[in-house]
Amino acid sequence: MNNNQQFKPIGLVDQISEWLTNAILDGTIKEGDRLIETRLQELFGVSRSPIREAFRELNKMGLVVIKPRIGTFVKRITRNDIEEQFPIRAVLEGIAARLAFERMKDGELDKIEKTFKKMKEAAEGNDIKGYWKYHHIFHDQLIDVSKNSMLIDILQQIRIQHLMFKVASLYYKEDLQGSFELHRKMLVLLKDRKTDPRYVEDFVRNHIEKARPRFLQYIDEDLF
Amino acid sequence: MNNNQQFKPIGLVDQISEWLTNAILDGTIKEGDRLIETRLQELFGVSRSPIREAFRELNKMGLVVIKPRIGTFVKRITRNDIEEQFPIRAVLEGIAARLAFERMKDGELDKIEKTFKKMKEAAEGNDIKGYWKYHHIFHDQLIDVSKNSMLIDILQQIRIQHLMFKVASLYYKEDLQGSFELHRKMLVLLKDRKTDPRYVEDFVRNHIEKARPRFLQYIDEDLF
DNA sequence: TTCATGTCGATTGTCGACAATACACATTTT
DNA sequence: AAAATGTGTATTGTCGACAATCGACATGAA
Repeated sequence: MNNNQQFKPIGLVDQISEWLTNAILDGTIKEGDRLIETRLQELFGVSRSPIREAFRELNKMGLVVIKPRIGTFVKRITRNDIEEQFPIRAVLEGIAARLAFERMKDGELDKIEKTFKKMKEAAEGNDIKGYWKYHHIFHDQLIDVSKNSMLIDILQQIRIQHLMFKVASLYYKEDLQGSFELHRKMLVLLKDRKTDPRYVEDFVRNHIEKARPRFLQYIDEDLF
Repeated sequence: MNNNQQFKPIGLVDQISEWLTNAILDGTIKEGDRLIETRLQELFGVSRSPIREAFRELNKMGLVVIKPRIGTFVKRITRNDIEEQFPIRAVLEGIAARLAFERMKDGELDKIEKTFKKMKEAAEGNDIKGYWKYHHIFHDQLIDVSKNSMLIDILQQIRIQHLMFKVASLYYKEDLQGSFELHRKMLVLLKDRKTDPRYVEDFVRNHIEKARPRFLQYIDEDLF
């Protein structure tokens, strides 16, 4: 049997959600845009039922807002959203990092280290976009290792909204070296079995909280 | 115009989600039960579309699990779920309490104090169920005052799953006085403008974390 | 017995059609 | 002119029907 070609006869709902998610994240569909069921119906050549259910799925991920009897709109990420997210993301990623450190198996650490190597390559080549991508994967992998599914779910929602925020890349544009150095230190901590788990938690939480002021500054300066 | 009769021509989806939520929380529908679209269709006298969308809504709230092409089932809350929730709930409610304290207006404090009075009455009358109910409202109100909508959303999801866990009431059965005393202290802190916000955060976080061991003990002893 | 295969009923996935509603614009009223 | 009212069209909410699929049971083979 041919096993390298992944089976993908998943339901229409998943395919549509995925397509829309990508379109929103890469800017094809802009924030505030209205998603009209009948338009997408033509575009995809399906009926409205799976589209409506895909909307609910996107809503769960925090990518769209559903206004009953009015329509579905791509969420506008505001400065206030970002401000609300930071303290939550900081403590939760901190906890996730500690749990990950406590529960990590060798194979899992290896995988993260591989991602780190990609970050390194991107950083050396000054490849902002690549760095941004692998940086995101790095955190995703760390969060996964925490094996706390509720934490994984919540952080996924918060982080996907972060991705919508294009300004994010500006942060790494200016301080790519700083960010890289920070993650290098993080990896050193993770590899040393003698590290105090609470220190890992603090380190990650602080790393995120420290990014906040500059992040918000970029919002004010560069957007609009 | 007659205004005391609340308008309720909300969509079918909301009505159905609400009905199902209550049925799940009060035990009419038990955990693990399968929710069959065609059955509910007869029960409510509506088509399957709003029912399917209501399922997605319940799924977002963490009350059901949707298995594609198989069916929708009421979530089974396991010991592991509770263990995953505690650290998250503790830090987030802590943050919520601090923010609430920092942003609280007089009217809002009054409302919380009224709820506390109901808790007091229930505690004095040894009315477990009533105490449990107002205790939940107390925390809800405090969380609302934090005005961090993301925090409010996440905590709502976590807390509703907690409600599904019937053992919860056992906790208060044994230690209703202790719980009451704790919330009395909390209210004192909230009323004193000189309290350090960080202390409010610690107090609430510790209060939740302290409950964990006994909570888990009840699970092991009394369930099944 | 134990495992593989076939068949059937119940249930979910998807569709196209109709009903209800919201918004934009035109018309009337003050 | 400004506000209130009427009308039309685009869009969402709901429905009933059909197609695809799953799981239980029956049948047959090792």
